[in-house]
Amino acid sequence: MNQEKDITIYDIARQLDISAATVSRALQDHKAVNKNTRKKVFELAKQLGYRSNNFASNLRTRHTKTIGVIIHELNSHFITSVLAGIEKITTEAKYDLIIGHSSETYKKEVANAHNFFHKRVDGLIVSLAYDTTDLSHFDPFIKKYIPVIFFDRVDENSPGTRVIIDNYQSGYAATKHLVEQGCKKMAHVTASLKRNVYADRLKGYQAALADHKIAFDQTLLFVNDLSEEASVAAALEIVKMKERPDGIFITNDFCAAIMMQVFKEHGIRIPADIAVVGFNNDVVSKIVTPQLTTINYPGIEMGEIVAMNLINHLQGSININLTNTVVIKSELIIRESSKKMSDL
Amino acid sequence: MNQEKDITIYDIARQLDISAATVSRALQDHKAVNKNTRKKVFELAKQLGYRSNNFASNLRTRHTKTIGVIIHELNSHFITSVLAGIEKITTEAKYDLIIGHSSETYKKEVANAHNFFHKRVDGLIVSLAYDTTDLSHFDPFIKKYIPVIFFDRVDENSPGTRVIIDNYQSGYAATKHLVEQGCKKMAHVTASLKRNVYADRLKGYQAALADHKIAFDQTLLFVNDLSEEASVAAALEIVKMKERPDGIFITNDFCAAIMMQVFKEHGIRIPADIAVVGFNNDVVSKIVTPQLTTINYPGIEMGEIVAMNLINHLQGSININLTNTVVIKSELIIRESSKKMSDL
DNA sequence: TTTTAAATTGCAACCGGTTGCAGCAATTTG
DNA sequence: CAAATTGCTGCAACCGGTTGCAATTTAAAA
Repeated sequence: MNQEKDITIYDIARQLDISAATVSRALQDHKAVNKNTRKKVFELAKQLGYRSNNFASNLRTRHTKTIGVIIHELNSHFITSVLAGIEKITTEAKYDLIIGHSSETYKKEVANAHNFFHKRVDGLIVSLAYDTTDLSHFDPFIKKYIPVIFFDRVDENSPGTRVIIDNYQSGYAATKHLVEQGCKKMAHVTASLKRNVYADRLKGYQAALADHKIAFDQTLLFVNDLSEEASVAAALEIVKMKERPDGIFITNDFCAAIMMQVFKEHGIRIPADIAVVGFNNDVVSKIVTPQLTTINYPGIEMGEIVAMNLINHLQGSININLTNTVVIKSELIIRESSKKMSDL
Repeated sequence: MNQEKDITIYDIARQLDISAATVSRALQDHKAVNKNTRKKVFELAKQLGYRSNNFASNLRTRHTKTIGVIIHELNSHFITSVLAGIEKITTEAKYDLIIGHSSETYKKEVANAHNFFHKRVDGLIVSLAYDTTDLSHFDPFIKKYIPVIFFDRVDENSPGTRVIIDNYQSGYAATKHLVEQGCKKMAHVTASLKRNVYADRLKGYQAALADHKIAFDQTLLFVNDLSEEASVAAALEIVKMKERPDGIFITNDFCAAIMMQVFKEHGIRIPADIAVVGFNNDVVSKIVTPQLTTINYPGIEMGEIVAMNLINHLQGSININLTNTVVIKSELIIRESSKKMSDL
């Protein structure tokens, strides 16, 4: 395994008969270096195929120009959009990104946090896992003044800035839309109410009901983990009901797609018998038949805002710990699955 | 930004009145350290909240215990499965993972490769982007004897080990299945034939046709980028044909789902008028109506095999450059979209 | 009891950039 | 023409582990 030797600033210094210090400064575009010297250094560096050794540099400067991102899952259009937004901003600011996903488990989230702490990221961006309640794995960051910023899945007790969508408003809008389509009895399928996103959507749903003088009915609320099995089970429960709801707001497009399938298998027509609204504007929402009315929220923009906040903090122009919650607008996208009223 | 000072091995050494060298060795479980000393070191380290400084260590040892993974996209069930498999193995071997995705563009693939080279990963795992033809961005790795291993999207000219599925067999099986369902005229929708995966599936398709004495018809071959627009366009072309195919093998579930939608909108029945077979066993394949017959290949297993090969190489037990291609079995999953024949 | 081997530990150089400070030359100001 | 300022460069310490080699202590063998 005989590796070729790496080129170092000492090699460049020797060949140019200057000091390593000058080479280092030249490579950093330090102003106290003569233009000619700088040019010579750059040329030789390129010619020799020099690559700076991050470790040496990080060891000395004590920061890594790296940002860690911990997300609850990879497998959704929304998350990949957010990542794209984050990437755009961090790349411009010349920060590297390392991405860890928790697969929705607290355990892996903790492992990722430890890992990133050990890797000494300069900042951390997090969307909490499904079952995270304890946030103490972020304490080491706080103690070291490493900024942590949460998005989408946040916690009331989390320190620092949070970037979220208006889940309450979205829940309200989805429900109101169903009412406007003539629904009288609307079910809601959601996940653990410990997570802000689901709790707030429920509140919006309830508020919309109240505003339209419809009593909240506990038996129409389904809380599960949004898995395929749970979705099928919830759908079957509804199928079996004597007086079925005529509208349903489901907090996840994938779950909605599965449930629609079960409905259709049992001869329940969508939207005639039951109008369906999903959440996320995932690709599946356009693939199911009929196409699914859903809530869209701008992932790229969210990623950009999150990253911008973090970078600004790192560069000292704002202090993350002072600002708190940024709320991003989302919108209802109306498709066939909920249209009881003709548009004509 | 007053950071607490980090604990170093020197702090531990001082408090225990031993040398830093001994502390370092103790923390590595080096055998030449007295059990008691080792215990004392570990205890104090824990108590002080010591975390080793990777940079110092990497600087000296010249390896990072980090593996880079470059994938063509994140947004698929297959890829996340592969990642899970890779993670499982690398975690066991105490390697860290950094993941970069190229969003199917050569440019970002190159950027990721540079980045990982600079970050000095010990090894690299790659699935090529859609439009990658030139592999020279991996040359720096080769020159430095940093192992690179390709999976799924590979190139004939790539050095070292490749792990792929039996695309030829899969294409053959999908086509043969259509024939067995009574199809006489089968279309094939695929993407750039420069990519091995698509080229091989086409070969399988053609071979199956030949074996069943069906002439290959160039007008039934659609090559596009599998985007939503392209899928719609391809579907419309078929809709407009005077003599439509009675079966179609589409190399991607998402594309298949979109095309099915267009077919349905135009009153073409699936599978009665046209039997459809997709590829990937993505979540959408179970959500579309009717459910989609598709090819499943075991992502987790693939990830494990890839990672295992790389780690074994790094630990010296095998040499990646000698082995070449590992082929993993895939299977046809038959669902409603292709069943022309009754099972009864 | 002396010799030899094994078990521990410390010394000090090393990995490769970074940066405060000093030194020197060139240029500007008084 | 001397003094002050500016421009450019080098010295050397430093970041925090790692490791070959030598030194010392302890245990085992002769």
